[in-house]
This record gives sequence, structure tokens and C-alpha cells, in this order.
Amino acid sequence: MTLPHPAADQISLSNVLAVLGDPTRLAIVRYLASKEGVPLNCSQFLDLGSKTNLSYHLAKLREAGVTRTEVVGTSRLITLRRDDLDARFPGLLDSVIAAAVDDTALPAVGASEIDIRA
Amino acid sequence: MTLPHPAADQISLSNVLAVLGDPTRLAIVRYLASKEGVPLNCSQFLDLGSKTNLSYHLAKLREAGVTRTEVVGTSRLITLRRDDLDARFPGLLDSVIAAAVDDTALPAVGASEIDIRA
DNA sequence: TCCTTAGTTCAAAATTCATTGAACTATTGT
DNA sequence: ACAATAGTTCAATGAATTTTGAACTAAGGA
Repeated sequence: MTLPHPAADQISLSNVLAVLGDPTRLAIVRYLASKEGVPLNCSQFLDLGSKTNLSYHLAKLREAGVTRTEVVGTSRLITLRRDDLDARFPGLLDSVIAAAVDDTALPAVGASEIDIRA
Repeated sequence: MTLPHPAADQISLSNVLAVLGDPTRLAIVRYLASKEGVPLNCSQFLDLGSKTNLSYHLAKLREAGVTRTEVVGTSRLITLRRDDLDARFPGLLDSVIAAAVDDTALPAVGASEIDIRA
């Protein structure tokens, strides 16, 4: 079972920008970038919204071609679609991620973690 | 008389992306970039929409910090706010413009021009 | 002064978007 | 087979966005 993804040449610039223009989705992308190489499942983003709401935002990211979602058993492994984005819009993803990294206004994943050393 | 612009450090990444995520506004930015250095007034964008509609989109761009609008007599001279954007989000504007340049799906300014040599 | 040009503001309508809870599917473990 | 887990789908709601036309302001030229 595989989920629908746009072909690389169907990825639209304005759609990508629009999708990244939402703080929750930008925070998702930032977190994906911070763990690049490690596929993440939906529940790792629960700090950013309800399960239902994340399902919505993750679908938007996938449909815009920003992420790839692989179905593995009962979970979905989500990765940045860096190869295709870099080929199509060189430098865009990197500059967005670099800017997002030091954006304190963005919601953060793991914000509710407790420092065990406290 | 001057119009309200956000301070450079108030320019928000997700807001800039959201604003650029609209095809009309992206086309405006692409055209501004193609004439960079030359300040344009609103009427030069009339190919992209009605006067009222352009006023709306140009205000969005200005309020997001993407453009600067200078009031000169009865017209507004619009320029890309490249200095501040580059300082705040290095590489972002360039990669967006580069991608927009060869985006055939975007509406074009000057699309209705007649080739006099025909 | 009067007319024109450039652009804004306003209110209304149409659309799209984000968020929620309840119900659902599908897979895994016991 | 049963229960639990992971995530989706649906319908509803509210909020934000886009678009339009009519009325407006302000500056410039005749």
C-alpha cells in the first residue's frame, strides 16, 4: 500500500511556498530536517497538534511534494523529499530550513520534554 | 507621507512564505526581480489583476516585508526589499526568484504585449 | 478651479483553510 | 479471535483569504 505523491515535475513552487507558509507545517519540516535520514512517524509530532490535525498537515505536505510518506505496518514513515525539491528548486529547502532553525516564533517539537537532571 | 512597513527584525518567515505562496503575488515578485533596480508602480502589474485586487496583493507584500513602497506624488514606487530579506533569510529570495523565473504556470506580466514586428 | 490619473478603502460575496470530535480501517501482539 | 495501536476520513464549524464594484482621497495638469 502506497500513498499518492506528486511526480517530481508536478511539484508547484507556489504550492510548496503556500504549504510551508503555515507555522505548524514549517515546524514539522524543521523537525524533519533536524533528524534528516531518520524517518519519523506521525506520533513524533504530537507536540504540534492533535492527531487529527497532524494527519491533515502531513497530508498537505505530502500532496505538495515536500515530504514522502512510506507505509510500514501500522505506521507511516515521513521523510523530507529533499532529492526532488533540490532538483526542482535549488537552494530553496536549505534556505528555508536555515531560516526556520533560528525562528523562535515557531512551535517546537519536544517543547514538553523534561530535563531529568533538574 | 509614508506607508507602514515592518521593521527588518519583525519580518516573519512563515508569513513571507505564505505571502509568496499566492501565484499572483509570486508573479509580482518575479516581475520586480526581472526589473530589479527600477522602481515600478502599481499600474505596471495590471496584467495580473484588477486595480483593486492588485492594491490588496501589493499591500500584503509590503506588510509581510517583501516589498518596499515609496509614495511619490500620485504613484507608489515598489521595490523588492532585498537588503532586509537577504540579511534575515539568506539565499531565500534568490532561490525563490530562480525557481519562479522558469515557472510557466505563473501568470506573466506583459503577456498581452503585441510584437510590433509581426 | 476643474478634470484626470493613481491608488486606497469599504462592505459584501465567494472561497478556501484550519481545527475538532466521532467513527472508521488496518495492522500488530496476545 | 480479541484488544490495542497508528493513523485516516468525515462532517461541522469558525476563521481567514480572495475577489469585486462603488465610493473615496490626493496630487498633477490644463
